[in-house]
Amino acid sequence: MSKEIIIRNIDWIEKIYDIVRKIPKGKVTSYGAIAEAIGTKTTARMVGWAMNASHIAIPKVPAHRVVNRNGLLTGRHHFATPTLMQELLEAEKIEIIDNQIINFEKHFWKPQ
DNA sequence: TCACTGACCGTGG
DNA sequence: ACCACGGCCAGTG
Repeated sequence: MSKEIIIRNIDWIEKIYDIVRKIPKGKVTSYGAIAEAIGTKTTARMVGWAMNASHIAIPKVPAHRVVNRNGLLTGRHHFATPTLMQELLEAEKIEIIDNQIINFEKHFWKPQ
């Protein structure tokens, strides 16, 4: 029985982290896109939940590059500071006004 | 142990 | 055009 692998629940979570880590600098994606990339088995809500636990993930995942469908920084309150998410995105040349990414479609990156 | 919630999204009325 | 609801999995009270 070497390794029957007790792991099974974190399987899709790891996939989410892996995808998020692949997001190129200066690009962003949405929860729904990630969920779709994994397969419809996991819904976007689970992606958000996984992100919440992303602070314990190693290496750390760039959760600031993940926004909702509207390009709105809905998860900003879960960062160290409410403005940290915007700061990080602006550092990557992404313009944000009122927690809304400008030209969101242009910066959107679809998970492969 | 049961029930609700969560960084969402799509559809229906 | 706006409001309400269901769905998926795990964690928490």
